[in-house]
Amino acid sequence: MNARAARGAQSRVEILEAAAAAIARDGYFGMTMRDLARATGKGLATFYSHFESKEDVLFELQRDAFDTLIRSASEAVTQAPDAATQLYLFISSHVHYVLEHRDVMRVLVHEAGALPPQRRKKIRKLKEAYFAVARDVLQALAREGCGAPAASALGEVADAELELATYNLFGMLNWIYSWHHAPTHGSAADVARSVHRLTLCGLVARCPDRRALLRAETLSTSLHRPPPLRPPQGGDL
Amino acid sequence: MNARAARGAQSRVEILEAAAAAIARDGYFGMTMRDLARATGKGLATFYSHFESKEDVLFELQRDAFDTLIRSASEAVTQAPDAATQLYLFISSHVHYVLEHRDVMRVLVHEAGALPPQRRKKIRKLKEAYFAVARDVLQALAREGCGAPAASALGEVADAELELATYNLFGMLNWIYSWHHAPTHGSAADVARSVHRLTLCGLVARCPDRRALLRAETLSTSLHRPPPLRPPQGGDL
DNA sequence: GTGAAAGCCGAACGATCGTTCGGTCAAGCG
DNA sequence: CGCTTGACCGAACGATCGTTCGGCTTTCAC
Repeated sequence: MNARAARGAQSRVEILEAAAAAIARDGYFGMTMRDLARATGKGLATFYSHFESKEDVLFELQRDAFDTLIRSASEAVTQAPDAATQLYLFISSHVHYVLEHRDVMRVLVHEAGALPPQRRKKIRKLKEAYFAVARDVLQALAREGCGAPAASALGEVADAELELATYNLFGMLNWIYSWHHAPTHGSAADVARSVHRLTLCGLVARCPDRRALLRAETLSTSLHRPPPLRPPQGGDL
Repeated sequence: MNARAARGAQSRVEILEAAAAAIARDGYFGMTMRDLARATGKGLATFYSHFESKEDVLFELQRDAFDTLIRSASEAVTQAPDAATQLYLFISSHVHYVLEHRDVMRVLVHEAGALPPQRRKKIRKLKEAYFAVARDVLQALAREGCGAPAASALGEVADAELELATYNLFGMLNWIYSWHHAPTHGSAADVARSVHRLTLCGLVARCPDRRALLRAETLSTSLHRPPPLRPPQGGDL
């Protein structure tokens, strides 16, 4: 029963990848099962021995993706010695995922609302877990005051501002798929640095905290081996 | 021929508003003309005396929206004395639009690719014009060095980094529609301040430039009367 | 008042959608 | 090696899609 399951799993992954590309191009309602058939070279009725329905494909696609994102981010964050480096590693992990699975990322951002309420809630739970990882990092960062000995009055960050900052961080991260073009915009590290700088010290700040940037970004290159990003081992949510 | 045209224009706006709500909920392919009929209380065939096709509705919706955004942003930017204030007014203009036309904003972000190539290019031209407004402001900001007398080595910003920063700014702005909830996240000014701060000086920077923040944000409250945001006067692109 | 024009709608058309059925075929376990 | 199991597919079903047709009603210019 081993070789059997392996082939089945591989077929499943192929279908999900083709579905991600098709949904990314036409949207969930715009993609037809016939498109998926043409893209995979399989017959139309084949998918229904792997998935219960078209909606099932979308759901498992999103669930797998968030599983991978959460696991990759959690591993990255635990490797860092300070909050600024944690932030960089979180961003780097996310950017790597986006550039390697652009279609999936587009689906995550666009098609969350296409699921029926029950399954939407399951995905939302995953999304909140991922959000929490980032918020905790930003919270630690605000408390540490960017590694400076003591936070000045200007450096204090209210809880509400922190939540807004987290949303804004995800805004930057969730938009990358739509504009990044490797030849003109550079590697994942270049993008990650830009997001990290804006989040940490903005575009033009000239201050002692700016040194923490270089420290975090250079330090992380030695810590952050390219994440494996393999699909999650199965298991119901 | 005046009262006639006025009623026609009002009907057109009502249809576009209902279409924005419907497309925001179900996506462009998910919205049906029958949904639109139910939402407006009109018959199914009525829309084809106002628009040539379903696609036409989407196109004009996006065109009107970008016209409004560009005009509102251009007006806001010209009112500011320095780059930091220009940035705040641009952000504020955008945030106001998002919070008042959340459905439209969602359509702009999600359904750009649903148009055929020719019309997609027209929308893209508008998008690039809007992008250019923001990039010019950030460029001026990088050159001015946040109002400080001279830019230090740390304050210099390369062109490539500037473009990435612009994309990241739009990432924050284009994500707001998906999370903002007035009772918990405050007014448009609160959101605009958060985005402005991250873009300018980041989350935790403690430096002289931070003073430019307060100056720009307080100054702008006297300059920035709530933008009119009325629909654009017609006229072919 | 009157004629032309425009908004409006019920009904229907062809196309295409997600899904199912019945059966073929190859592969892997006992 | 035989047999079961599951991947696979052609064909078809009912539903629903965007769009059109023909005619009815309203309304503004003259």
